[in-house]
Formats: sequence, structure tokens, C-alpha cells
Amino acid sequence: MKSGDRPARRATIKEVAETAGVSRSTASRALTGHGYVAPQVRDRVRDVARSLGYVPDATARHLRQQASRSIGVLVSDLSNPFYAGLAAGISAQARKRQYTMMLADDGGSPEVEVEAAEQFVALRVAGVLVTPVSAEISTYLARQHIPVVEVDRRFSAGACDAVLVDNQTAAQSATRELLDLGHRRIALVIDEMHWTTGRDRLAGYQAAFAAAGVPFDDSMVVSAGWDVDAARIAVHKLLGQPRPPTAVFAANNVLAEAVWRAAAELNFAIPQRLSLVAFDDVAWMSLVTPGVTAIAQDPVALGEAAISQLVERIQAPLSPVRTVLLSASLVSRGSTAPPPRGRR
Amino acid sequence: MKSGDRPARRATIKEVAETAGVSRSTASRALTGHGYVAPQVRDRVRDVARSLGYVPDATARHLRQQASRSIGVLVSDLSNPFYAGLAAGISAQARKRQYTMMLADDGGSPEVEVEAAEQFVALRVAGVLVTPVSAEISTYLARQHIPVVEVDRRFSAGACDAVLVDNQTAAQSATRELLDLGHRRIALVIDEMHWTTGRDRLAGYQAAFAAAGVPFDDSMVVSAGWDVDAARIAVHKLLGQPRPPTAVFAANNVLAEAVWRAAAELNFAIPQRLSLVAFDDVAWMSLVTPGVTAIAQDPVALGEAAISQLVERIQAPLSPVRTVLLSASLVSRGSTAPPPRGRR
DNA sequence: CTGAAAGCGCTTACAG
DNA sequence: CTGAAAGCGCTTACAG
Repeated sequence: MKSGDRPARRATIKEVAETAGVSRSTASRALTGHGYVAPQVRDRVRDVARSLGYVPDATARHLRQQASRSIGVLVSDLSNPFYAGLAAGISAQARKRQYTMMLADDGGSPEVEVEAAEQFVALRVAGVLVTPVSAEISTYLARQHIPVVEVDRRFSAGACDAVLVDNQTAAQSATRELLDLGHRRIALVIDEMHWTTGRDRLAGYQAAFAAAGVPFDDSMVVSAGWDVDAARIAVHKLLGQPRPPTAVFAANNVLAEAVWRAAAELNFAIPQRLSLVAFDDVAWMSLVTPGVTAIAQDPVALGEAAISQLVERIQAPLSPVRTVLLSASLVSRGSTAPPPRGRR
Repeated sequence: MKSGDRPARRATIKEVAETAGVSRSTASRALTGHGYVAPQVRDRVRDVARSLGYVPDATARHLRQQASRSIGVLVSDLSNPFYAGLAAGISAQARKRQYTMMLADDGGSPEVEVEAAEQFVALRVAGVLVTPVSAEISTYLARQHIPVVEVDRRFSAGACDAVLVDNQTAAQSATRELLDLGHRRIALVIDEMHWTTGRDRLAGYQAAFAAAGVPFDDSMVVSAGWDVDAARIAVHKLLGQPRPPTAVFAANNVLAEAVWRAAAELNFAIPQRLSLVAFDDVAWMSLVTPGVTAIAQDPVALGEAAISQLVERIQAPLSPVRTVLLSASLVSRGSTAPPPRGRR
């Protein structure tokens, strides 16, 4: 070994102890700060550790302590700014609380989701945050005694903690905005209606009609799936009808993009010929002209609340199950207007 | 314990072995598939494991084997679609290769970056992927004998692997596009010029002027930092000059957003009064009108190449250092036009 | 083909 | 105040 070379293997506490002339027990106490060590010994051990570039093996520590400082995070699509923002919020808060984040993107697949959860179990994470795409995930993790918090969507109501957005209230206020402008043919473009997000947004939409005493038309609800291009085609069909809607409520940012593109392609000027409100405010909505009126969810705050709930759960496994509901507010821009004359 | 309840603690290989009536050694061999086990014994052990919901502790396994199956990933800003796409690509490829991803967002801070790297070392990851914000990170990891690949930016040329975009060539072609249209007062709005990304994009911009035999004007290069709002103010100043540029080359997606907003605020119609080309194509650029002509980097492919390089490095620690250069192509949309008459 | 033993790198009661 | 010993959950030469 040339001088200046580092040893090929990483220093262990054994080497630190030997170099400092103490036992591993003492070295451990000096390094962790738990238990008694003579001050001079402590300093000596720490100096040696520093000079050897010693970094304690967290996995060995966790194995011994039977407790880990990492959490698993499972989202549906990192390329979607909503999930990316969520991950950003979680990451920042995890760091503040000294947790490490294991992240997996399941691409919306239940199979991949379960696979990733198994990896998290194998790595003995302290807890898991998941935007679930199936009910299995939470029951599986619960059976493995891993604390889990469902985020954004809820599959196992009452069985585990959840941090959600108040989808129904927000959707109702967005729909009311359009009703108040005089729209009657208001389409809801939505991905699906079985998950809590879809179900509650639909419920809010319907509640707004009921509250306004306006009957509503089933054919105005179109289930457009998850793919932008497939959704664009569905919107083409919707706008191509003999009596197309005068307004559209797009239930998420991907669907809003599909509506935006389809409207441009079919020359439906927004807002003159078509009003648009989106659920989930993302960057492009304030860059286009007119800006898109949207419900802002604050994914970063959602992520922070989720971590906070998970940490509480880790610390108090038996405390009552909790659901946290975050409100979302409507950001008005220029994409809505009264319906064109004679078209309401 | 009520019947149907699971034991509070998770099953270990010891319990699997005892229940199956074999030794831990045999149980291990049966479960991992390494070493000889009688077929019937193997099946029995596996059945028991399944029925106990046994999930081997990966941390204990790695401790014993002195090898891990997780990689650390360190990016600058998950809320930026470029880094989010990068993380998405890495995540997908990591899964395919049976690696788990530990992700940290350093928010562009060198201190946080080093902190996160220390956590990765403590968790004994098999390797690290980083979009570096300082030179320390790679040398630190190298000293700890952790394979590292610098992604997107390079700080330690030649000292560790890197997977980069050919910034200079792409920037040159973008600038040439504007020169060919007849622009002479072409501003470069850039974050900084010390990192490889900034330096190479500047070099490409200058090379285009040189190749066209057009002298270029230092005052057209504005260093606008990382913040959208600060950048917007810088662009306000740029466009407010007596002889403002007729075209802007924005060196990343955040700066392009700043230019877009500033142009709207100052009524610089794009492309009639101001042409715009962006480095880094993100979603909003194809949604606005006119669409923004941009250099498409494909962050997902970048992430995939990075993982692939890291895995090779893990498998062959001593093979020669490699730099992978990905090309990026210009996507023409509607944001460029010849300069206004008499304004070139 | 199987099992006893050692050991990965830690921490922590416990004895002195 | 310190150190020897045990043990977290695994895997793997090695002896039989």
C-alpha cells in the first residue's frame, strides 16, 4: 500500500477501538454518547474515528437495535408533477427528522406496488408512505407490522392512517364556479370513479348540481383513463357531439392537459367557447394563455403531513387510527367565462 | 393472543427452521437456493416460510455478505421536472436490476449534499448516483470506496464516471438556429458558468457565433441564478435596455419560464418581437402558444444510462473511468422567427 | 445431504 | 468508569 492510500476496507468500530486503545464497548459509548465514558477517552476515541474516516454501519446498528431510521415511499408516477412534488415534500421532511427515504415508483401497477412493498419489508423500514393503487398493499404491510399511511387516495378506510385532500369540497366549489357563471352543460372528465379521489371528485361535482337545483346529465361524465393521448381522444369525442358541453371540469392535471390540447385542436377557444377548470394546479397552468383556473392541492404540504403522521404512528403504534384531511383552494385564472349566448 | 392474530414479532429464519424441523443452515440453503438441500426438505421449508409470512431480513443478509442491493441517488430538486424525470428513469431501471433506491433531494445545497452522502455511506449502499453541486461529494465517496457516477454535471473530471448530455453541441445548434434566422442580438440567459452544464452551454453559444463569423457581445450574456423570480427580474432588465435582444437562448427550463413570463409582462410578443429557444424541453413548452422550441434532453434515458454505468462500476471497480455523453436534439416549435425589421 | 460453529458490525445489560 | 460477553438475523465454509 503506497503511503497516502486508504485501506481497501472501511474502518470498523473494532479498528477504532484498537487504535484508541479501548474496548469496542467503550468506543461505542464514546461514539453514540450513550452511557458513561471518561471525557478524555471520549475525545480520543472521536479523534481516532475522524482520522480513520469511520462511518458507523447503520444497518448493523439497526439490526442490533431492531429499529430502523428509514422509511419507504411508494408513488404512482414520478414524471407527474403531483407525485414529484409529493416526493419532494416527503424528502425534505424526512431529512429534518433524520429519516432516510427509500423511494419506488410503481407506475400505477398493483403488482409492482406489492413487489416494492416486499422490498421495503425486507429492508425493515420503520414505516411506509404509499399512494395506493390497490387495497392489498396496506393490509400486507399491516400484517407485517409495518406502520403505513395512505396518501392522496384511501383504500383501507379505518384500517390505517390516511392523509388526504378534501376532494369533495374542492370539486364542489369548482363545479359551483361554473354553475354560477351560467353553465349547465358541464362535463366531468375523470380517470375512474372507484378510487376515493375519483369517487369524491364525482360526488362533489354532483353535490354542486344538487345544491344549485340543476338536474345533471350522466352523459356529461366521461371516464377517460390515465393516458394523455387516450384521454385526448375521449375529449375529441366529447366535444364533437351535436350539443357539446360549454364547460369542462378536468379531474386531474393529466386530463386537464388532454382537454387543453383537444380544445386547441378542435378550435374550441378557451374561455369564449369552452370554460375549463382543473383539479390539481401544476406549473403549465399559469404559463398558458389564458391561465387555467385550478384547484391547488399543495403536494409538498401533503407530503409533509404524511411524514408527520407516519412518525407519530411509528412512535405510538397503538394510538387510534387517524385521517387527516387537507383542504384545497380554487385559484382563479382566465379559463372560465359565461357560456356562449344561446349555448347554455 | 386471539386465534387468527399474528405474532407481534416478525418470523425469523430460526423460527422457520424450527417449525420445519431442520437447522438454520439448511433452512437458509433451502430459501436462498444456494447449496444442497434434499428436494422434499426444500419444499417443506419453503412452505413453512410462506405460511409464517417470512420475509428474510435483507439488512442482516447484506451485513453477512458485505454487499448491498441498494443504491443512493442524490438530486438537486425533485420539483423540477428534469430531476423528477431523472429519478423516474433511475427508479425504473433500478427495479429491473433488483436494486432498491434511496433518494435524497439536496435542494442545491452542498452541505445537505454531503450530509445525504454520509447517510448513504452509513447505510452501506452499493453505489451512488449524484447530480453534484460540489466537487467534495465524489471525492468523499471515492475515499469511502463507494462507486459513484456523476450525472448531468461533472465536477471531478477523470476521477469518476460521468453520464452527461453533450451540452456544447446542443447549445451550438440552438444558437445557430437563431443566427440562421438573421438574429445578431441573441441573449444567453444562464444560471452560472462554472459548472460543466453552464460552461459548456456558454461554449456552444460562443462557438456558434465564431462558426458564423459573427462577433458577439458580452453584455448579452446574463447570469440569472436559480430562482424563477430573481431570473424574471434579470430578464426584465435585459428586455428593458435601449437596444434589447431580438432573441433569447434560455439555458434551462426554469430560466425559460422566467423569460416566458417576463416577455408576457412586457408585451414582447413571441416570436414576432422576441424569439426564444430553451435548453431542456419540459411539458409546458408544448402546451403554450406558440410552443417553445427547445433542446430535448430525455432525462429518463439519462437516468437509465447512469444506472447502467453504476452497475458496471460496481461489478468492475477497477475498470477504466468512463464518460458517457448523450446527445440532445432540437425540437422546433413556434417560438422563433426572423428578427423584426430594422431591429437586427 | 445436513448441522454446529463462526462471524458480518454493531449495542447493551451486566459484572467488576 | 470500563470491558467481556451475548446477541440482533442472517450465510457459509467445514466436518461429518
